[in-house]
Amino acid sequence: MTMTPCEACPLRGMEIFVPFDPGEVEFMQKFKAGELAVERGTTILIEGSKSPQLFTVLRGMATRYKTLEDGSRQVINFAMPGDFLGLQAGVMGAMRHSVEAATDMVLCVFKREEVWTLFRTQPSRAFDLTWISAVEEHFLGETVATLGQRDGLQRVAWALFRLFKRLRAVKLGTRDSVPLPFRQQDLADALGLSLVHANKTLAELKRRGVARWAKGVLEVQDIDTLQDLAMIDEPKEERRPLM
Amino acid sequence: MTMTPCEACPLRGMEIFVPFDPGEVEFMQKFKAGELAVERGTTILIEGSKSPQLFTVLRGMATRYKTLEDGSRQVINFAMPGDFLGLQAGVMGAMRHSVEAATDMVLCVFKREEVWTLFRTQPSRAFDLTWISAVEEHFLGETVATLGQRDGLQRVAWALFRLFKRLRAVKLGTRDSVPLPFRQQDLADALGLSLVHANKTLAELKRRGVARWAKGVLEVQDIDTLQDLAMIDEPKEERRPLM
DNA sequence: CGCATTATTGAAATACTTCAAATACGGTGG
DNA sequence: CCACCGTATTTGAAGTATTTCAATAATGCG
Repeated sequence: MTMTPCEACPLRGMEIFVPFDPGEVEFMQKFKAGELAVERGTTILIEGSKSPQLFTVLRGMATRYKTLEDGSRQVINFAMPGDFLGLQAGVMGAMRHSVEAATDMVLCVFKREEVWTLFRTQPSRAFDLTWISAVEEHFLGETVATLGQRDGLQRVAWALFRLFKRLRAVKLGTRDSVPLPFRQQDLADALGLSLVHANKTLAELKRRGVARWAKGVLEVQDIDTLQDLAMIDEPKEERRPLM
Repeated sequence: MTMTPCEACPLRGMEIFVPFDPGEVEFMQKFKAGELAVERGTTILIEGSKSPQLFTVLRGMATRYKTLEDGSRQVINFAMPGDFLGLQAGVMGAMRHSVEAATDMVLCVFKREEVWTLFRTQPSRAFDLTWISAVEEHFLGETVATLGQRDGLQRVAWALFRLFKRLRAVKLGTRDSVPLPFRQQDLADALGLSLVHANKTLAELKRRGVARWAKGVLEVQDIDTLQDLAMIDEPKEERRPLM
């Protein structure tokens, strides 16, 4: 229950994250307002609200989603350790999507007012904030391309591949499996597929011996085929800054 | 052919853009490396490249797009006056999509190296850069929701509504029509629809007396119905910073 | 153990794609 | 100004991926 010092942050130092400069750790320690533990199912940020807090995910996972007028839900993406939450509220004034914990989570908490301090006194960290936003933008562009151009099988393969790579990059799971604590409905809502079709497509991937996802664990048996099906060429995970 | 002084920028001062603080205009004038006029069809930024230049669109329009392994194209969105191009290359090192001029264009040019100066010496402008990125992220989230959850008619209505509002916000066109210099193929590639289906859906909107798009001009006859069809609730255009 | 949630499966309905061919448009050169 | 050619739009018809409906099976939580 005691707060993790940034010095001992379990994420910092992982290859996927840009290394901290000396002094940045110290600043982040001051910037950090505290730590928040939330239960599965908690809505961390809500569409339309101007949250006074920003977060970095330390442990656990979440879904970012929007709800449309007719009640349908679009999962924008899945948040995992190292992801930064609430930037929209931080700079635009209000969140444009909601964030809900898919597991119990631990979050680093930053105060919104401090963002301005950061821009005034820590240009390198301000730059990183923009960088983070640009990376998000890039991934959303990928998602747009997936929903616009890939068929059902390609979409599911694309999502499983990305999730697997990202989770492995933050040292979760084993060589060929990762925890994936979402429901098929969440994946369907992320990919613009019906639950039924998502289910049948997952079954097809299992049948082909490519990947199987059951009981919150994704096991990838043939990652090359998965990547081929997904039509992904990028070889390695994007390096990004960590807040 | 001579360079527009930022002082006399035709975009600054429009309601859609956040007003400049005193001093910011002066800074931007120094930040501005020049002006670039390009012809229709020119590729301004190319996927994978690390452009040494960033741009603000002064006049004209463009498509931002990605090409997938199988050759299909996803139009990420359409760029219009006031939009900032090249931020990804500016902070992440390389563009993740290409940008092609759909009309002759005039662009303000900024040098990539100067971005760092901006972060060190102009925190308010650095903040705006992040803000711009967050706004883009927001719109891409909307696009993801559109491709994931809306059917053909809703998608087309959504796109026409947004384009119309945005173009009106930068003072193009008349009360009920705007220039829209793209091909139906571009719209289809933006919405993840086949050309044929996009065409038939546009015909349906015309038949219903909602909107008609021909010869590069979009005329909206019934904007309320268009908005209803699109399932959009937001009443007004997002205010954003201008670079 | 029992109840609510999630996953699975089959079958019918449909929105959208693909194929193919005709028409219209816009720019260029004569 | 017209004829021509390449590009863009329009239309019909057949095929298919995906959705919807509906019901059963499995899972996990209290």
